[in-house]
Amino acid sequence: MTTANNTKTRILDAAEQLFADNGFTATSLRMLTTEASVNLAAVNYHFGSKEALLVEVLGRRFRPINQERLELLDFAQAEAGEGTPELDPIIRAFLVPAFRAMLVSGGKGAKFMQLIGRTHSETNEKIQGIFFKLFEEVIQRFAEAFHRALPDLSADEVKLRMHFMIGAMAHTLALSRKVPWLSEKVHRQSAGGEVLENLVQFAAEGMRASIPPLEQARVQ
Amino acid sequence: MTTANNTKTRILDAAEQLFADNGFTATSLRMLTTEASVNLAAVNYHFGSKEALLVEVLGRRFRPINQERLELLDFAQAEAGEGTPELDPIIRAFLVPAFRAMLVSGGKGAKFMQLIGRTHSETNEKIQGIFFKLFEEVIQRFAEAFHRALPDLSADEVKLRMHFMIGAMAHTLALSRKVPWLSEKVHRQSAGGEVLENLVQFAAEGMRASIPPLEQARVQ
DNA sequence: GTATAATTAATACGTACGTTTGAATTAATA
DNA sequence: TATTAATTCAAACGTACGTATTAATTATAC
Repeated sequence: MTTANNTKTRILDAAEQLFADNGFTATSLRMLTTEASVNLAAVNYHFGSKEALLVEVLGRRFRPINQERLELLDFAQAEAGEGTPELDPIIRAFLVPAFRAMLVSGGKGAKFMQLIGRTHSETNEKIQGIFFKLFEEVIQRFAEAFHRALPDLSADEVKLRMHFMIGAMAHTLALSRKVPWLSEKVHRQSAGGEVLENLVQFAAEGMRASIPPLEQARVQ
Repeated sequence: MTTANNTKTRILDAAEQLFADNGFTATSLRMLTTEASVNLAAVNYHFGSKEALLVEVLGRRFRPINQERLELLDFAQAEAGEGTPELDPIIRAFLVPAFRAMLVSGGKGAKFMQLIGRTHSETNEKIQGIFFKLFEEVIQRFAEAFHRALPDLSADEVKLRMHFMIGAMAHTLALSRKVPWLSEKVHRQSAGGEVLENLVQFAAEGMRASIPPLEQARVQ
């Protein structure tokens, strides 16, 4: 074990699991500290408050994921050199670290992906601000990269389609715990395999899609 | 006003708004009934419990959305006749009712879309079961329709890509309240307009994407 | 080994929760 | 209008929450 099995780590692990299963608000510090086999007061001693604990739970996982994303993006851009960067490596740089994170430490990564979906919406504005800050740089860097790879799209359209991709990814990862046939597929190959490949293709073709005609929207 | 401004409706409206803003668990019946200007006991009198109220909040909006989805799908399939149905009308049949629902009754629809994202993950297993049941028929019918329109994909791949589309949609609608430039775009035209058209194109090209090669996944 | 700091532990505090109850009030029925 | 049903209301119940406090314990440093 690379991390000590000390009180702080046990709290973080239990929090990650319980926040993912029950949500932040619905998880009490009493069940959390019982699950972690630590004293009730340990959370406030080590983290200051329940909210600060959540922030650390999120940061612990996302810092390495986002760092890896940026490294893979650097690598892809270095390979492209002066030429127009290809779309696939950019998409992979964004998706692969998240899928890889699902598979680590005996399913704990998958639990965490559930937590992402919750955190996106459940917590209060203050925490959301901290949450979004974790992604600020990644979003910005990838938006620029996508824009260079897709020069026909406006900056807004690039950002919009990035959100489509992020939504597809988050929804898939969050659901992969609950839908049996999907769960099996996500874990089949060494890094998400079939599902990841499908998502890469889906996102690549989706982002490449021609700009829709600005006719009167065909609604009803 | 088509619906009476009675106690039940006021409770449902307040619940929809507050559940979307704060989440189910974090919303207390006291703030809810205060917001709705009804007595605290009214929720338990009219709905039985806080959970039963949530179920009704969800059902009230999704029943018409899903009914419209099926009607539009019927229409698209009738137009196709014996031939292979086109992809776009199927995608539109799924997406348009959800986008339309965002724009009704003075922004209340948008609030509701926020709630969807929360409900997907926040509530307990029992409520999730009820939630998924609301979509069972729609998912099944659309999976069949997509499979006919995309005969080269396996049934699992069709379902997988449907989830990509659903994720992109849900994420976009849930975010549209929080991201100013996105919010503006979603509401610009009569039914989501630009964002909807981008999503339709994105999903159409994504679903049409060629089956990814089953080579060793290129993960690092 | 003793002093000092860091951590863990048990317990209590004040608050807010969902729900229940029974009386007061309003609406419906005949 | 008299009677009954439906609804609203104020109040209280028991429970669980996050946090704070103070003492016991364990680790660290001299």
